[in-house]
Amino acid sequence: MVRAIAPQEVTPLPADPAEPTTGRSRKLNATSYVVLGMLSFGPATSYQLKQRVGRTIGNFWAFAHSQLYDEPARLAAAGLVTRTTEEGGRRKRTYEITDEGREALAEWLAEPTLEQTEVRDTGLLKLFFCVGASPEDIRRLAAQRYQSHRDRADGYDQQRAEIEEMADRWQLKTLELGMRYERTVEKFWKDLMEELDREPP
Amino acid sequence: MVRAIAPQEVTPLPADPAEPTTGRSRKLNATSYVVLGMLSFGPATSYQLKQRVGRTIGNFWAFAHSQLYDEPARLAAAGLVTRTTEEGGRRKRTYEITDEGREALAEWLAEPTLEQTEVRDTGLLKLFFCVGASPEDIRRLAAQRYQSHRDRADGYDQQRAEIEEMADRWQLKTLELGMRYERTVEKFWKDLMEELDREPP
DNA sequence: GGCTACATGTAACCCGTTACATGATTTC
DNA sequence: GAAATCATGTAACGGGTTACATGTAGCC
Repeated sequence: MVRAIAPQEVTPLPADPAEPTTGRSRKLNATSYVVLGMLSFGPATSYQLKQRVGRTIGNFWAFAHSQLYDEPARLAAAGLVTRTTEEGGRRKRTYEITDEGREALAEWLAEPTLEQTEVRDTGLLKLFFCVGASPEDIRRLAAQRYQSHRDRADGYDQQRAEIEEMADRWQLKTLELGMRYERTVEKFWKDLMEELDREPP
Repeated sequence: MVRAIAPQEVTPLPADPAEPTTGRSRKLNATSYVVLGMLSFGPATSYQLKQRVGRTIGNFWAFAHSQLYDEPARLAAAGLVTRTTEEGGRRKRTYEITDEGREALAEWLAEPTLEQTEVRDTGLLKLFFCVGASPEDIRRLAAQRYQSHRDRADGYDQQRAEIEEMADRWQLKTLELGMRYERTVEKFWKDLMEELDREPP
């Protein structure tokens, strides 16, 4: 449909066997940039990455903790981060972004964003297939989703109060969109509940 | 073909003798229910599934067409759909939901929805990591995202006009949430653009 | 009669999820 | 000092993405 831009993004491979060897072998994905981005705030272990992510973007885009162990390793292989292994104890690994890593991140930030936003909402799927469901099921669905989005929005409100002066401007903006989104969806389900309640049983 | 059946023969053993044994071997995921749901509207080939999905939920939750070829095969192995292979020509396969399939779908619709909604928005990620980016980059990001969400919302408006009397009530509701969501995000980026424009260069 | 868009399928690889496993630290 | 929680990692599997491949229909 609107995919006119797609063919453009097919980066012509080196093709040359005398590969310049500057690394950057595998194409980076969203997970990669999340790790790079978090590391751009300072070195961290995988666990710390997990925490940083969990408190922020993990709210709307979740990552399994194992991803945050795997991905830095891949990035290290590509030379975008370095790994320092602690000597004693559990030999825990701290990752730090390299100049090349920063460059990759900057490129990504500068390049056009073509991907469409994906909203993976099981409740919404269910609503679409509701034809055969009972009214009570729908009512329950609406009630649950309402509660869920309301909780999340409230959580954001609280978070904002806590981080307001330490977080950076764009991070607060991110939070704000998160809130607007949750409030929108919360209201949708509430409206739906009210509509259902106004109906003859 | 050989590959589709292989995983099936590795069916996890009964393990528990008290197991109801009604089949339903592998756990179903969202993709499964999307296929079941679409088939609950009537039999279809994979291509038709692709179309049904593309015009509806594919707008916010995308599926690669290959998934819509693989998944029905899995469901067939589980007895939730049947497959009829056309005799002549390309021997194309039509899938039809079985009673067990309808039952599985109904169970899913009735059961509580625990998953959190995931919003996979690359633009939002970028905003979060913008600290190092130039103001022009941010402006461009906002402009692009604004346009993208605006287009999508407009598309929904048009769609609504087209399908208003043929679509079922809950499907229209789904569309409505889609619209509300897109308008919310559209406005967010617009506000951000205006904020940027009000600033000293 | 060649071109383009539609339709149908397969294969390989990567990565995301889930489960397993265990070491440190606090708590009681 | 046992139990729980935090912290750190690995392995296996399934499935999602991408690319490949080719058939069919309509157009000009």
